[in-house]
Amino acid sequence: MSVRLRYAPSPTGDPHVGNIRTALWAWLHARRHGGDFIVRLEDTDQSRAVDGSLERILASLRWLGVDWDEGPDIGGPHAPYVQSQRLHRYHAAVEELVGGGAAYRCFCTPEELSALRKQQQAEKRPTGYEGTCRALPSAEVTSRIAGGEASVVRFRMPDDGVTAFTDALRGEISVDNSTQEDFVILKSDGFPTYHLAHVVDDHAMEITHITRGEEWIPSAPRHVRLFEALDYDVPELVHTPVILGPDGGKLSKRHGAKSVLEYAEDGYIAAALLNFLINIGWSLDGETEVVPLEKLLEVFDIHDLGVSPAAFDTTKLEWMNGVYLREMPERLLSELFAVRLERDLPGDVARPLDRAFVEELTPLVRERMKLLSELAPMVDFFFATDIATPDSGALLGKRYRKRPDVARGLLAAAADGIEGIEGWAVELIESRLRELAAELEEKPGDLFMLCRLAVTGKPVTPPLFETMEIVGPERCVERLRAAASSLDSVATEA
RNA sequence: GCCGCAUUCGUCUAGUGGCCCAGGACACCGCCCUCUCAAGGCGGAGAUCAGGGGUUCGAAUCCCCUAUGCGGCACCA
Repeated sequence: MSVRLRYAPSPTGDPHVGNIRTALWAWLHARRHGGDFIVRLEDTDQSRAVDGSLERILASLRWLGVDWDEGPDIGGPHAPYVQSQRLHRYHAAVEELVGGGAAYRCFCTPEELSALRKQQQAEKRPTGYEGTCRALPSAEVTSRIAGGEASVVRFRMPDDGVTAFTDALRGEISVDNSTQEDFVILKSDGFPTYHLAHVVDDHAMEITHITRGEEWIPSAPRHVRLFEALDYDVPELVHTPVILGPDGGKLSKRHGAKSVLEYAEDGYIAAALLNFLINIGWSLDGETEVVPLEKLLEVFDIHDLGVSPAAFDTTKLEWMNGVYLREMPERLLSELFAVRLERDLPGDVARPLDRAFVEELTPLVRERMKLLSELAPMVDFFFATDIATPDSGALLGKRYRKRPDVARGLLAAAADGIEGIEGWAVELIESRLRELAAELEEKPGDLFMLCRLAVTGKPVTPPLFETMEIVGPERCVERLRAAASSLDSVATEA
């Protein structure tokens, strides 16, 4: 039988990296084994629903390159893939369970239950439902319902013995039934709880592996009992370790967790984020960090996952993003650059950008950045018609602080020197400036820094001569002269 | 409080009884390359495998206990 895995998010906002990593693993496992990957929306809690969540969830998956065979947007043989549209199925299951005595109606109010909990805590007893409505006569149940009294349906857990199940990563886990309470499967608003809903759906949708965060381990015994009561086979249970924040706490919005879409925004590329996420809790061979998707699709298996919680190391993510940036084919990368620049560059730069021009500067910056968001500030001077010359302090630096006149002279000489170059090209610019440095008995590096500051306005830039070539002779000369004259006042004073 | 899960360099990991006085990667430090910054190359430092007991000729690897961390204990998922 072919493998079927699912991603079953709740529409409570944008998916965060911890959540999406589990989806990624499930997807990879399905694809690697030629199975299906399904997306199902678990919206049984109307009060927590956030508008637009589904779209954002699907957009996050798409951005990462994840595809699905069945889902809320495309349907499939087990449609609908939205739990709020499958209510009758849960009701049918509830009926079956109640009919067979495995579940029962409970009329305890939330107020009564919280009072009970308080009392239990005060008496230092384990908290939990104590079976108040377990043995209500059916006549009473019927009349109270008829009387319009609110009620829920609870599933009856065994009083003694143990419930055991196998976690695919951790092996057998068992709990004493004495620690288990009769839990709610149908809420008073007619919606099922997660426990019931996912059991019904995972069975109906023929899911073979339930993948979810390890915070579900404590309630897994409930699910196992539910599967059995409904006479369903229990799928393989795969509980994924949590991702920790830098401070060791569970990664959450408070602890630096960002949504997938935010990473996109910040200039991470999808393949890098995917690779990085996959590697938290999984490793190809202990040596290889950069694992291409094709390789993952060839070897990934969900049973190879680790089990210990792991911290999310943003620094390493950035490194990996840099690796992907450097490895990307140049055409693709420059296209990415163009799109990003059109978004990030100042408004006075005309759009659309000249693709050929962007392609020219791509090799100059590609290995100097980790994030796409660093791009615009790094190359803005290529696009600006005129740039702000650094103030004299920055322009002179330590080297020329005490001899601004020398700096002014160098700048002017450089302008003159390059102005006459026939056939503007990297090698010619470089040799001309080197000659100049030799003639004037200045260190080449010092002259170059002056030129760099003048032409780009920045102390840190791509290689000078390549940069100058792209900026073009006119603008270079112009900027060098502007820088020289900006020193006039300082030089005279000196 | 009760229950559960986890525990290898700062971080991500390799490792399933001898190849490990523990390997790789990020970060860090040094050197090289060099017009700045990166990238790259080379090298370094960094883990008594949480602690303690066993089992075994032999344990990071198996068992037990303890500690710590995390998670769960809702008509939320």
